[in-house]
Amino acid sequence: MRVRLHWRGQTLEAESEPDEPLYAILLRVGLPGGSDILAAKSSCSIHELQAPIGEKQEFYLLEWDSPEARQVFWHSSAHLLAEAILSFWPNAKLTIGPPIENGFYYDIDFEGNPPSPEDFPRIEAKFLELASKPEYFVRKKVSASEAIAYYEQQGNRYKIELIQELPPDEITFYESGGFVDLCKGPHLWHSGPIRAVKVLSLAGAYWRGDSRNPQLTRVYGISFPNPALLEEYLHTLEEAARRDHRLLGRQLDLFSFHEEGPGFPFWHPKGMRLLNVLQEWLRGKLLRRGYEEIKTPIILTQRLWEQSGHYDNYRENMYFTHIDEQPYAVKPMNCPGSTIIYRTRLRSYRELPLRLFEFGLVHRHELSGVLTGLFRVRAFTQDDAHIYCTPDQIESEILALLELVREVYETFGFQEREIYLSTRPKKYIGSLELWSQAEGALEAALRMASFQYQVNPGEGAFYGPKIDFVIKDSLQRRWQLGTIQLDFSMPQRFGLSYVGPDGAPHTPVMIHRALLGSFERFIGILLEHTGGELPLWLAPVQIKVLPVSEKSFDYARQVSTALQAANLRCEVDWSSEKLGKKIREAEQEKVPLIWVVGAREAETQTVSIRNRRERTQQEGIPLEEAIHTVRTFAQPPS
RNA sequence: GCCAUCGUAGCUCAGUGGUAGAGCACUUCCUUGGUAAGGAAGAGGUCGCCGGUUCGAUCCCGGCCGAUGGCUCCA
Repeated sequence: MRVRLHWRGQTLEAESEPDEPLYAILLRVGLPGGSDILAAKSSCSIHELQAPIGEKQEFYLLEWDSPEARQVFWHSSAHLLAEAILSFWPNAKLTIGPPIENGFYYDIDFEGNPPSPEDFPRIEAKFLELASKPEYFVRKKVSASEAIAYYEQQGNRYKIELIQELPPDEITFYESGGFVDLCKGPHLWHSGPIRAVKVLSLAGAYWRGDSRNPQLTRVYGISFPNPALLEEYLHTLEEAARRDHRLLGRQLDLFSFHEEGPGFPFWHPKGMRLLNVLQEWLRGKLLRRGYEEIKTPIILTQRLWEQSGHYDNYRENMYFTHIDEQPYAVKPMNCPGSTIIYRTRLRSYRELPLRLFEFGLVHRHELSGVLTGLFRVRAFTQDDAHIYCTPDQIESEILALLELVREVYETFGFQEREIYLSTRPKKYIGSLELWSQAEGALEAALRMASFQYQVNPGEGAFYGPKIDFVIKDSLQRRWQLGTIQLDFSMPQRFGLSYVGPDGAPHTPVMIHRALLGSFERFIGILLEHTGGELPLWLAPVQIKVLPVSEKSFDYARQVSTALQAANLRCEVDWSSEKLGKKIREAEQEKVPLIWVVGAREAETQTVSIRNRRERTQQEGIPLEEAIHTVRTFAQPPS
C-alpha cells in the first residue's frame, strides 16, 4: 500500500506494508528518522516511529518545533532520568514520570534516602551516558497479572495501584536499555536525539496529589536535542529571575515583606504612587461606563457569612475576631457587603443594571507554604464589581464587560488572551431554564465580541457559569487575571429583589467580575512583564532631576517645583556625587526621564533630557516646553 | 499545612567550636564635577528566635519563626 509522508512542507510517497515500522520507511526514502524527526502525527494521534504503521496512510512528521514531539521527547527523557537514578538508588520505587510544559519530572519514593542537589551532576552524567548508547524504546503488551507480578517482586505498591485501575487488556511496558517501566507511551524510537539534560530541582509531591498519601520526591528535569538549546533555556530562566517582581520591588523601592506580617505587603511611597495611579485610572474608566463606587466594611458579623454560605464553604480561609463579645469575621470577599447596599431600599427595574464597583480590601488565610511575593498574599485589593440585572440584560452586560476587558488588557500590552467558558456542573442551584439562558447569553456575547474561547463543560461554580481570562506576558507565561461569574445563589440567599414593570417583585441576577483580579498581584505581573520598565504614565518617578553640582541646587529646586505644580512625579538627586554616578543610579532605578540641570541650563531656563525608554538625549529644551511635552506623553490612556 | 533547600550589616555574599569580615548602600570630610561607579574616614551585626550538648556555640543537635522551589501538568 502507499503511504504519504508530510515533512517540512513537502509530501513524499512510499510503498509499505502494515507491519513495517515508520522509521524503516523514513530511512528508505532518505529522511532523518530518529534524529531530526522525533515522532509523527496520524489521524489526530501521535504515532511513534518504531510502531508498525498499521492501516494508517497519512503521516505528518514532527520535529522539535512541534509541542507534541517535545512531549514525546520529554516523556522518553523521564525514562532515562529514572534509569539514571535507579543506577544510584537501586531500591527507589518509581511512581509516575510525565512530560510537562517545560521538561518532565519523575515522582519517586526514595524510602527516606532522597538525593540532594549535589547529586544532580552525576545523575546528568549518567543520563547522557545512557542516552548516547543509544537506547531503543520497545513497547510490550503484558497482561495485568504479569504486570502485577513484576511489581510485586519489586515491592512497588504504587505501580500495582496504577495497574489495578487500568483496563486489563491495555497494559503496556516500555523497555529501553535494561530499564523497564509501566507506560502507555508514545516514545522516541531511540534516545539518540537527546543530547543535553539538566536536573532542575527537587520537590515534595504527594502520591496522587493527596496530602493524606505518602510524600514522594519529585525530580524535575529538562532535556534538549542539543546543548545550545539548553543554554538558551537556562538563559530564559535567568532572565525570568532578573525580572522577579520581588527583586524589582526592592530595587525600585516599591514594597517589602516582613516577618511581622507574612503574606501582608508593606507598600512604600513609590509603590503607593503606582497603586494609586492604577486605581485612579481604572476608577475613571468605570465611572465613564455607568459604574458607581462603593466601600463596604472590612469586618462584618459572623452571621452575615453564615447567611452568605462563606462560613460553611470558606471558613478555613477566613480570619475571625470578636467585637463586644459578638463573633465577627474579616471579609474574604466583597459581595455580601455589596448586597447589603443593594437592599437598603426598594429597587425598580428602571435602575437596573446597577453596576457597583469596590476596590475592596479582602483578607484570606492562605497556607504559609503558598505565599509568593505579591502573587499570593493574605491581604489584597480586588478590582471588584457586582452588577445587578435582569436575566434579559445578561447578554448586553457581558458584551460591555468583554469590551472593557479587551481595552484594559491592551492598555498594558497583553495582546495574547485565552478565554475559558465554564458551564453548569453536576451540582448546581437555580432552574435549568435560567442556566441555559445564562450560558446562551455568555456564548452569544463572546461571539459578538468575536473572542476566541474554549468551553470547559461542567467546570462552572454551583451558583452560576463563568468566563475566565488568561493573558500571556512577555516571557510567554500565562496568568489568569479577570473573571466574570454569574451568580443565581447570592440574590436568593440575601432576598434581593426589584419591582418589575408588572408591579411584582423579581429576583435579580448578580454578576461578579474582576478585570485585573487584585491590584497587588497585577502589579507583580506588570513588573515582570515590563521588567520594571513601566510606561511613563505609571512610573512612580517619571522624571529624575540631576543637578550637575551643588552650584545648581537652586535651579534644580525651581525645576522640581515646576514639575510638581504640573502634577508630574519627580525626584531630585541632592547627593554630592558626580554626574556620571547620578546618571548611573537613575538608570538603575529605571526612571523613564532624566533631566540634567547645570549652569548652562540655569542660565537659559532649559533642561537637558535623557530618555531611557527611547535611548535619546536632547539638550537645551526650554523648561516650559519640556514640561508641556512630558505632560502630554504622561497622560494615562483613556 | 507537608517536603526539600536556606536564614551572618539595609542589599549581595565570604567565614570559623575560642563572642565576625568584603563589596555596594549609609554618615562626615575633601573634591564642585556635563551623561552609567572620584577619594578618604566613620558608623552599622544578640550571626532569625528559643532550648540542648560543650569549659566555651554564629558554627554541632532539637524545636519554633521566616524565606525560596514544589505539593494531579496523573502509567
